Parts: sequence; C-alpha cells; structure tokens
Amino acid sequence: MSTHYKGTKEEVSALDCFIKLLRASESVNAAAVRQIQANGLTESQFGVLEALLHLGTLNQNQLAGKILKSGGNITLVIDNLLKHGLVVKEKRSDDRRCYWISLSGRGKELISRIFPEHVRIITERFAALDSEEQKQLALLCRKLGTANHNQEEEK
Amino acid sequence: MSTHYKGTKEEVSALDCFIKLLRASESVNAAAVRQIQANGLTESQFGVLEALLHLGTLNQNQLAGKILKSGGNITLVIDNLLKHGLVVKEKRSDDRRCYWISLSGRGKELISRIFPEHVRIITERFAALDSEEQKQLALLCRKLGTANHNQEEEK
DNA sequence: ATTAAATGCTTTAATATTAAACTATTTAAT
DNA sequence: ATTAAATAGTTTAATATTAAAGCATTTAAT
Repeated sequence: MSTHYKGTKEEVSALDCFIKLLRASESVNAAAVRQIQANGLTESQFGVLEALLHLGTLNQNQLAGKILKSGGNITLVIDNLLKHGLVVKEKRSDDRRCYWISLSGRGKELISRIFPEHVRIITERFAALDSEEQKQLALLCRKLGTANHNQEEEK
Repeated sequence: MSTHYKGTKEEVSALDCFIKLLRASESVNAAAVRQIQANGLTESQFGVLEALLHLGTLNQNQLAGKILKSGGNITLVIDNLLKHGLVVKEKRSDDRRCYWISLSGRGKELISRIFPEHVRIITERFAALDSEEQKQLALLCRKLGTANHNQEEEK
C-alpha cells in the first residue's frame, strides 16, 4: 500500500494501480454511503432492499451472495429490516428450509425513492470521466475482476 | 447497484462502471486480505504496520488518516499491536498530547517478511492487465478519485 | 497572563461482522 | 426405506467499527 516500495517494474506498477483503484472506489462509495446513512439505512440494508427491488423475491442465501456478506449476518440484516417493516419474510411451502424475502409496501416506497437519488450521486461523481473513459474503465475493471474470479475457482 | 435500472444513458453508464469498479477492487483486495489474516493480522493492523515500515515513526492521528479509520479505532488497533509486541508507543516530550508510534524489532521483522509477499499477490492479480492497461487504469482511477476529493473539499 | 478554542487521544455504548457450532429439512446413494 | 451428505437458516462468542462525550494539553486571541 505504499509508493515507497522498491520492487520490480511490474510490482511498482501493480501496487500503484491497486492503491489508486482502492482509493477511487472508496471515494465514490463514501458519497453513496453518506446518502444511505442519511436515510437511516446501513450499507447492507440498502444492498438487500436494492436487490429485492430489481430482482424481486429472493431467499436469504441469494441475498448473502448479492451483498457479499455471511449467512449469519444476513439473518441480522433481515431481522432489522423486519423490525422497520421494510421487508416481508414467508416460509416456503415447497422447501421448508427456505424463506421468501420480499419488499413490504413501505420498503418498496422507501427504496424506490432513495435509489434514483443514489444513481444521481454516483452519476455526478462519474461525470469526472467522459463516456469513452467510463467505457474503458469498466472494461479494465471487468478484465481484472474476471481474471481474479477465475483464479478463485482454480483452487 | 443493479444492471436492471432504467435511467438516462449517463446514469446507466456511471452505475455500470461503479459496480465493476467496486467488484474489481473487492476482488483484488480479497486476495490480499486472505494473506493478511493468514499471518494473524487484521486489515487495519497490516495497514498500520505497512505505514510505519514505509513512512517511519508517526502519531496516531496520522495513522488514522493513512488507513482511513476513526481515531477511536486507532486506539484499539495500536493497543492490540502493542499486546502482540509489534509496535512501540512513546509519549512525546515536545507535545504531551501525542505519542510516537513506531515498529518494534518483531514488528519490523514481521511486516518486512509479509509485505513482499503482499506485493507478489497483488502483482499476480494485476497480471491480467498489461503495462499499458495498468497505466490507463491508474490514470482513470486517479481522475475519479481526485475529482471526488475536490467535491468533498467544496462542502 | 487569562481565557477560549483547537488538538490528540481514550472511553463508552451501540451496532456490524464473521466463523463456527447448531437445528431443521431436503436430496442422493444404497 | 434407510442412511449420509448437503443445504438453509439461526445462534453464539469474539472482534471491529464508529460516533459522541470526555480529559489533558497546546495554541491563539485578547
């Protein structure tokens, strides 16, 4: 995480790139998180509501995958959303190990109101890059993400 | 955070780019975190040790800035590093509000051993991009981060 | 010199997160 | 049909994180 490290050309380049990647994503994300918290939600709660809005009813396992959190954590996140009356949890009849999680009326109202604002904030931040640059950035990130994903699988 | 959102061209492009940026940095970071944890450190502890290795003695405030965590949190992180005998904490004589935090012998030995491996892991992941692509990615990220940084200041 | 504000750090309380052990249920193998 | 393995979710214990309030010290204003 430093620009002071003496290594090979490849290492210096990769490390430098990594730091800038982290900083950029942290920086944009910070703006998003501020808005999310201003609306009384945690990042995880927002992630769950957003997934339910755009993908419809899901079970907890699927939600855990979507927001990259552990199963145990999802139990608590859903629990808190239930307390706030933002989601509905129903035991499935066809597989009684699972629950259907979906948006309540209030939940749908909330996330439908917040999400466009969320998009606006992200879009504002990305205005620093023109359309072509965004396309390039997305491509490079995908290349990096995909390559890494494959490496995970190999193990 | 969805590819299902119907918005303007700008919004769809920004959102898509944002998701890929997040995924890419999460993906590379995950590999780094695995190694850090395998060595019995938390991400924050690693960040502090790394800062001390490359920047020398710092006070807690400076460390908080480096690893982007709250002051209260640094107190605990340093405390835990002290317990493991990896850092040294000395009250400054010229400003008795501050402490000098520096690496202990063991701490220096540990981070000096771990860091090159850390670099190797990052470099491996970034091998998915050639030198020119890395330069482009770094540039785009810097542009994004810098722009955002400015927006923070404005408020 | 005195006082007010700022700074550096700690403590506390609330919340989030994970890993691991656990229960209940379903699927697959024989 | 019985049993073993896999899957979905919960609980628990340990740790991390933050925000806010507090203490000690330094700096700046008068």
